[in-house]
Amino acid sequence: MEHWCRISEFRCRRLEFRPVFPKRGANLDEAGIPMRLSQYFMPILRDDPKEAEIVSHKLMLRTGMIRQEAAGSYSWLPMGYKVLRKIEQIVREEQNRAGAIEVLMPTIQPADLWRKSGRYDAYGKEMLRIKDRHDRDMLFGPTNEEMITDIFRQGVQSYKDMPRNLYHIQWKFRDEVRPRFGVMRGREFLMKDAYSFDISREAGQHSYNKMFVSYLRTFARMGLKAVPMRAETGPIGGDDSHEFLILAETGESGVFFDKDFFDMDWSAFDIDYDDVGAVAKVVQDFTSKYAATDEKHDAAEFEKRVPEGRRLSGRGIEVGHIFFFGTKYSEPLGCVVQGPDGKMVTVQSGSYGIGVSRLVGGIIEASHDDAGIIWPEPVAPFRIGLINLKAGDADTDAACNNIYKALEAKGIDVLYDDRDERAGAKFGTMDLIGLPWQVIIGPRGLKDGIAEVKNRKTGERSNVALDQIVSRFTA
RNA sequence: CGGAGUGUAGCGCAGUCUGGUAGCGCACCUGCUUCGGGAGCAGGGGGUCGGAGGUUCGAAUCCUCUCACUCCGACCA
Repeated sequence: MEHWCRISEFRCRRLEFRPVFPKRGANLDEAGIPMRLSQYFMPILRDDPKEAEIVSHKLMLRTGMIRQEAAGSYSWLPMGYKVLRKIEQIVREEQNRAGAIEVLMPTIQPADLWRKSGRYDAYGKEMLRIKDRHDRDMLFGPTNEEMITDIFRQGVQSYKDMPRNLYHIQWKFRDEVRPRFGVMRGREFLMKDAYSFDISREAGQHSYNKMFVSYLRTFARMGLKAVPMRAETGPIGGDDSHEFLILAETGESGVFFDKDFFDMDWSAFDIDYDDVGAVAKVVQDFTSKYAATDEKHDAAEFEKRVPEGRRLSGRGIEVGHIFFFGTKYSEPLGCVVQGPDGKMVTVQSGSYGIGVSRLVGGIIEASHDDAGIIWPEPVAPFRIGLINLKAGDADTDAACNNIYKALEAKGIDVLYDDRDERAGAKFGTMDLIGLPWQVIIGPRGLKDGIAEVKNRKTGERSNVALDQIVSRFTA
């Protein structure tokens, strides 16, 4: 139990962590879709549904983000879907920045492809097998190595067309024996998976390193410090592998790591991805310190390398996993290209996953309090919750409408609680859904021309003149 | 897949042992009074009791079968 206390000290610090990157290119998909709560679909529950065991699952159900349709399978209701899409967009932007190219492969795959790789029989009952009307064997894809390798092989025959990294963000299905913890371990889940193809071992390592750095950036932008840990390559195999874990008491893995991770400069990886040395150095910095999941943990080594005062242990949620395969898959699948000397070369490959839907739950696990969710701004469903304390009062309505329209005009995501509810209910709801900022307008402040601005995370409140509200959020 | 449970109104539950045709809290609707941290009073709507079969004059309740979901274990992004 003792290590929990130690971890929780760091939880506070972790939550203060702020994304350090300028937003190059706004989230065009998601920019400012303001909404009046009286017209929204957000079925709030006052009580915890009994099937939910962990806090993120409870909160997602209570805030009407998701609805369970079957074991491990969920509908994403408007607010949950908005968060999911924001996370997805951050992942997409950082993949693109690292030079990966987006594709989209089908959810349903032909079994033949998997028979060729030998995994059709090997994959076991986790693979959902289906037959089409012609009685052909199909499957709902649990992953896409076979398909992407086939795509790459068909499209590339020469070293001149390399390196390439192709990724997609698509729903996967793994028929888990026992799904649990809501979207953290569903059967159907949204995943980003990328696949790199290189001509040499060294080039392949650089591709791996680029993904490593892009993962640090991706999670940092979501307000998370995801600690990279050397991982078992497991049944997927390969030469090199790291998992990225965020700390949470409900994590599925025990983790042991050096406190230094929290003191490192998490902004130092805003670098040129073509600079092989610089990329390698970041990876070096982040892999030189001790960090391991319980599978790989070596107590003796931990004690040898990390002074007692810096040893941290706790539990973690895996949000990303990267593998370098070498020729493990390309060789049996005959994925070869012609090199500059005319000889055929077996491609070096790697694969890189991020659990997009899992991150929604993971972020809540890492960022909440007794009152509800505390969204990090970059993934919040709305940036501001505007509270009308006296809906129906002409002056209050007018003031709120003005602010709402002004924020809307600036493209700011705002959820306007214009319901005819009591103040307490509105505060409770707003705290529960955890929007980063609350703008509170009532007759009391209105007399003096002010609104109250509250920060959900710190609880800090300040009075702001009505005509300063918009500039407060656009500066 | 082994073990343990649970299915009754949108959510949380009682009623089942001991059969007599369904109830409580929250939520929801109407009215009045309230109104800056989940109000009060009055009135009201909503349930094939997971499903099928059986026993019985009569089944939420007893019997048989079945489906779904949850938890513990093994497994996983």
